[in-house]
Amino acid sequence: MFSIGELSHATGVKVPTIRYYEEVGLLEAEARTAGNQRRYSRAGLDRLGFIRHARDLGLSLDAIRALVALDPTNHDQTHEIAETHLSDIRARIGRLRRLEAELERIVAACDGGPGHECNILEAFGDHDSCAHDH
Amino acid sequence: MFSIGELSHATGVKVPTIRYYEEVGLLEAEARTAGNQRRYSRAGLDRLGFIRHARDLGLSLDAIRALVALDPTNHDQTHEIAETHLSDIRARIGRLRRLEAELERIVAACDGGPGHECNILEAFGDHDSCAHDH
DNA sequence: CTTGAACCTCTAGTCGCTAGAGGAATTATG
DNA sequence: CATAATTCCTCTAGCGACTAGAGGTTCAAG
Repeated sequence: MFSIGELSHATGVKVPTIRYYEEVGLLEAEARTAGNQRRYSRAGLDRLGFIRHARDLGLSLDAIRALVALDPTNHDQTHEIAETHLSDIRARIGRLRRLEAELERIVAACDGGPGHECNILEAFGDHDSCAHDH
Repeated sequence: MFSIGELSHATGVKVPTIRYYEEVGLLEAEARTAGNQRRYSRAGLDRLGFIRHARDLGLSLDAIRALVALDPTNHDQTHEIAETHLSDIRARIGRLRRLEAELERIVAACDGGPGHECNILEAFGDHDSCAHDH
């Protein structure tokens, strides 16, 4: 059996975060010592690793809850969650690329030469000249 | 003079959000009516538009606070904020692209054929086979 | 058996809003 | 000018996903 600190060390998830996951029903300790300290099995450790990785992939705790509750033979549902998230990520990438383009425009608005009016602030406020979409 | 609702309508920022911006010191109403309602000048409207646009660009309220407090003749500082944010966005894009690649790998791990074990859940938990970096 | 590290629960704070209660002011219509 | 509809006011509480700290207990090593 592992202590909460060992789980933390093994997965890189901080101790208070592990307790938080328990609070929201994502990961419960299999046992407690006589002195009320949490003890986890290997399965608990693996589950935390899974949660950690899914979090790194940007999934919400809600999505992860759905994932761990899933019947592993249910292909359709699993695919759906993964693909929903994938298209979500693609949308975010697209959005960020538009922001990137606009910030480039803004930075380019000022050449930094001395004795010259800096247009960056103006460009920041100027929605009209931006690409569109937000 | 504009009411808070007019500002909201003109900029697309919701009324409670405008009040929130006042609370955190980003935008104060120039005046109040006898009945205590907020009134804004044209300058207030423009400032809210600026905030809105900067928010859309993904800047934090802290960064915006720094931006509006800036001496407009101070090129260096303005450039620095804009470029810090730009490299920030680029880092986020890079990160999302790696997530995208990994999710593609995960979705591809299962061909969806009947009577076959779905590997998606496994792939989600399997950090070792992912590109690296997170 | 003592020390010190790790653990416990609980509350409150972070960011950027959003929602709702309960009431007052303003504006439009009859 | 009265009433009704709309907008406005303040205040509190909630969201997600943690993080920080207080104050106290238990565990493992020497």
